[in-house]
Amino acid sequence: MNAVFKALADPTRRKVLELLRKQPMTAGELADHFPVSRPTMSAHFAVLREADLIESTKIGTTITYHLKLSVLEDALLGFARLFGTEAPNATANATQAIEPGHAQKGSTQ
Amino acid sequence: MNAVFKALADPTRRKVLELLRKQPMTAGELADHFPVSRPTMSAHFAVLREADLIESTKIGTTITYHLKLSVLEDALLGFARLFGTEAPNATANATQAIEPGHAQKGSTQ
DNA sequence: ATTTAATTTCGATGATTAGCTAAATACCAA
DNA sequence: TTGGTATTTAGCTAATCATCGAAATTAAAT
Repeated sequence: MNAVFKALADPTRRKVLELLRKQPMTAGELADHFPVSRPTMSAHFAVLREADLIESTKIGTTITYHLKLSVLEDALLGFARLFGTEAPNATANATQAIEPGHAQKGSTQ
Repeated sequence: MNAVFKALADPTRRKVLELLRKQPMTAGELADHFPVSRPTMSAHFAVLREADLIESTKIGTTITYHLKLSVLEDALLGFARLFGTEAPNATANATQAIEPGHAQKGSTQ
């Protein structure tokens, strides 16, 4: 969890995650969204990989990254839970909030 | 929001927030929970203050810190919302989840 | 076999950060 | 005023970090 928060501390990396939320992207495509060099972006990817927030698949010479949303959720929720006054269903609610995409439970509204 | 994530990147500071969730505490009491010097703790407090995550009140020579939960919420939720597939009511749910005890929003701190 | 393309690793640099001790500040009590 | 307590500021060091250009790697294309 420390690794996740460390990874989240940099705005470039947060933006990468945000881009990756919409769809998987190659390292080059991602890099095109930022005004820094390829090696710098590669280092950011390494930090995100280290935190287990993204995963890579290689096809030919191209590396595609995709978000591991559940890891992000778990870290955020694990932390958020420390601040809820021990409401047992807090987790379920917040999971809906963060990941309504594939948390398709019968939502309360 | 960047300041908040930067502040959250350090485990000592996260622990401080966690302690402060239970009750306000003085700088000295907080410091007693960590194996680092007072000045170091003071620097951590400064970072948290800078991120607007804590607030201090001074009585005599003693400084009491308390958590500004709503700021923490807003940052976490603002970020989490980026990862929800555009569910507009996600915020309301997660706010409940994180702060079920005192869910009054426009708090006058 | 060469060249080209995508990405990472290497090595260096400047900036930021966490930590320390010592000193300063602010306040209270005697 | 002198002394003591709580906390911060100052000044420093060591470690970590974001960044770069150059070189290495890997695979495809000619």
